[in-house]
Amino acid sequence: MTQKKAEETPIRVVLIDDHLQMHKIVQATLGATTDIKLVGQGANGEEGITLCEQLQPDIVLMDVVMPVLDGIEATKVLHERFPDIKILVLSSFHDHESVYAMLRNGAVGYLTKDSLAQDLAETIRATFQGRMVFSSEVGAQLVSPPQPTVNFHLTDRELEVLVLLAEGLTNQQSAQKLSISQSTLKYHMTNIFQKLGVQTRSEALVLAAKNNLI
Amino acid sequence: MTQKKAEETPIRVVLIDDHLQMHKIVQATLGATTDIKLVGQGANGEEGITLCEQLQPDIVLMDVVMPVLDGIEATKVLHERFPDIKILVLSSFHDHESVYAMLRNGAVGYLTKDSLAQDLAETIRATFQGRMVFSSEVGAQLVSPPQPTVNFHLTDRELEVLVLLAEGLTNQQSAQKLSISQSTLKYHMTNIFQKLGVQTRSEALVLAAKNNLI
DNA sequence: GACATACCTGTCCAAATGGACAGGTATTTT
DNA sequence: AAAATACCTGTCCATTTGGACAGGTATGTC
Repeated sequence: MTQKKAEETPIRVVLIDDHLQMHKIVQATLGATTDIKLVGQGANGEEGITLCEQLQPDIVLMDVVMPVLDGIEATKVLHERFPDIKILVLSSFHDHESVYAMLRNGAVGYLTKDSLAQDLAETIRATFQGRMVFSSEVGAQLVSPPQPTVNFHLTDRELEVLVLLAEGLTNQQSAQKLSISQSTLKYHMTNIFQKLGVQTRSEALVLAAKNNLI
Repeated sequence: MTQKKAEETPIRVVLIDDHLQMHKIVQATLGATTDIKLVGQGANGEEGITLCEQLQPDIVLMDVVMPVLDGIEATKVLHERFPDIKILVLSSFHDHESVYAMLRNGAVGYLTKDSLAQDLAETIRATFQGRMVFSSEVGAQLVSPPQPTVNFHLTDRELEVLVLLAEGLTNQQSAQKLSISQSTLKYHMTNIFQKLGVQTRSEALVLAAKNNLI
């Protein structure tokens, strides 16, 4: 079932990674197949774009962290310029931000470098056929709700205040609940506004909600 | 490379779906392989749980919409009771809620029924090896921000008002921007509060933000 | 000791908010 | 024609907000 189309046009793959070790591994892995051909290799995003212009591959294996132009930007550019090229991420990192940044920019799969020894070829075939494949570690990020990206250096007390506000309490009610005076509560509010860079409590709450602070 | 382990223990699969047609398709597809064995079949979540207790399969192919006990609940129960069983969703639906509900409850893959004719066997193998596989249509849901679950029956105008509020504008500023009087704006606000079931603009904004209305 | 930070409190005041009224028009449904 | 809906406007008023002051304490760092 696999190894099929050996006599037909093979799946044409370009690898973009700044680690020599990865090039060796991928070369070895894909060299053993007849239906997948590694047609180009680059060490950063810029080289990757040039290679894709020249070679028009079916699939790009893309690292995330690279010099000159990183994988996130390179993916964005490639996906805009060549929407038919499928970008499969190979990365050591699988944090929420990396995963989502790549997916948002057009990547259609994400393997951790640890897991890729297993069966890169099969994943490439599945990707070529239009499915999205993720390592299990990456999948965990897909499910977990995004953590607060920035906490704006709010102090514990300020966060307490913010939470009460979000519940719709007035300054007076919040102050009572925290056993402090309204003056103090307003003092905290002023600090929260400054740290969040907003003018009104409305903006503060929307910002906090969108950053999953509350 | 595939079809391997034919002489070893095959991957043991249970199918839970209430459509006879699906049972026929899966039977035919997996019947053609030697390394995957369809060991049990059920028509709803409850049957699925019973089957898993008896058979302890490696993988469950699970529908979402089913009578008696749906796939979302069944997945939750199965994942808690048998965390080692990998649940692969086969569904006609690929809306954001279905996809995330299943993933949250422990599913590790999601194929649309349209796409599954392609290569169910390979996806089962990839799943067995610990990867997560999604149809391209499903993948789109992973990337797109969740759509508002409920819109609270807000009118267009009310939504406009809500958006302006979220930007931190005062009633006065919002009214100006919409070229209506402050009275009218307050009228809309009152209606928004009622429909959202809240008392203050703070609550309204938090609720709206958390439901991705703004 | 000097300094910074987090926390607490007060007063004064202009502006914004939200509720309760009491009206109006235009459009669509029954 | 009557009813329902969305939309628009006004007045009156108590409460809340947020800014600008001007202070205080406790804790830790340089």
